[in-house]
Amino acid sequence: MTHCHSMLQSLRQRGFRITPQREMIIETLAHSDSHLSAEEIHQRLQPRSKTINLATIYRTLDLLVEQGYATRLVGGDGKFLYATRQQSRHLHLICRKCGRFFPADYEGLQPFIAQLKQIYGFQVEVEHLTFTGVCPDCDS
Amino acid sequence: MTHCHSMLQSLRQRGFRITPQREMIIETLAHSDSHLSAEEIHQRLQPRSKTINLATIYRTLDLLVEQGYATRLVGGDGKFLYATRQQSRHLHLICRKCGRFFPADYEGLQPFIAQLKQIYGFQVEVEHLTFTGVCPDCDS
DNA sequence: GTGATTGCAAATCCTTTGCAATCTG
DNA sequence: CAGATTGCAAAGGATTTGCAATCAC
Repeated sequence: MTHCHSMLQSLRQRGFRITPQREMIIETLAHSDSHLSAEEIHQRLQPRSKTINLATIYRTLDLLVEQGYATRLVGGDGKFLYATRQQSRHLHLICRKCGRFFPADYEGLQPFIAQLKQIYGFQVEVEHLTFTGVCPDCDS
Repeated sequence: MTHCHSMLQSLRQRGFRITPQREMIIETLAHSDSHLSAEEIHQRLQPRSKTINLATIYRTLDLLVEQGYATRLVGGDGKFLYATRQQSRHLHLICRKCGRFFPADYEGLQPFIAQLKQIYGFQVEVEHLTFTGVCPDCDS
């Protein structure tokens, strides 16, 4: 609620127009507990708006990423997934078998990231990280 | 040399046929120092064989992954990338700006992976890991 | 009113698939 | 020779783009 409201206000302040479509997309993204594809957002919005277009969703998501409100990452199947920055505050574990996402704390990863910075000069961006593997349910 | 030779022999032993196309593809993959897309392999093979087809390359790569000789991961742009298992023995750092790959040792990551296993029951597969960030050259 | 934003349709890009022709073992 | 593998062309799915109509400010 508060979260998407402030995103909308901030967008308006930067001179972008607040359309019903943008409101719905941002609301959906902000209230989701996981990363969403453009197609998933589209499906969730169908009941509310018959005519909302996938292209509009892609354009809005691109805008949010450009403006720093959201992050775009790549799922294990090569599709793009989106989330607000708040939701990017944790690592994402993707199960290779069932495709589900699991958020995980990344505190314990910080030492290794510091190490990479020190040894290779490479600055890892934690909000883009996804780890692929097998979840407990699929681990037969 | 030895590496791709043993892959070919092993493939033959499993009943697959060794065609010139497969030889070239495997050789290219095994001699590359980084992950390659199907398109990149195609380009590298053009000089040697005018007629080699992208579909053949995709099919061969799929075969190698299925048979466990190679791994397929997803680059930051959503394209699939392939490497032999030997090359998967290190972490890959992808620069978000220039798109280049940097191999990195992942020894220091093991404790964190163990932690994820313990806390979430999630078994990370190290050979699929890619870390996105900014490389030293692009870090302005 | 004016310029930003939308919907629609078409275009791209990457990857997969069907099928007849060709090769490997 | 038989069946696996190839090339070609076409299909598929995800994402992007051009453009006229519409909407927010």
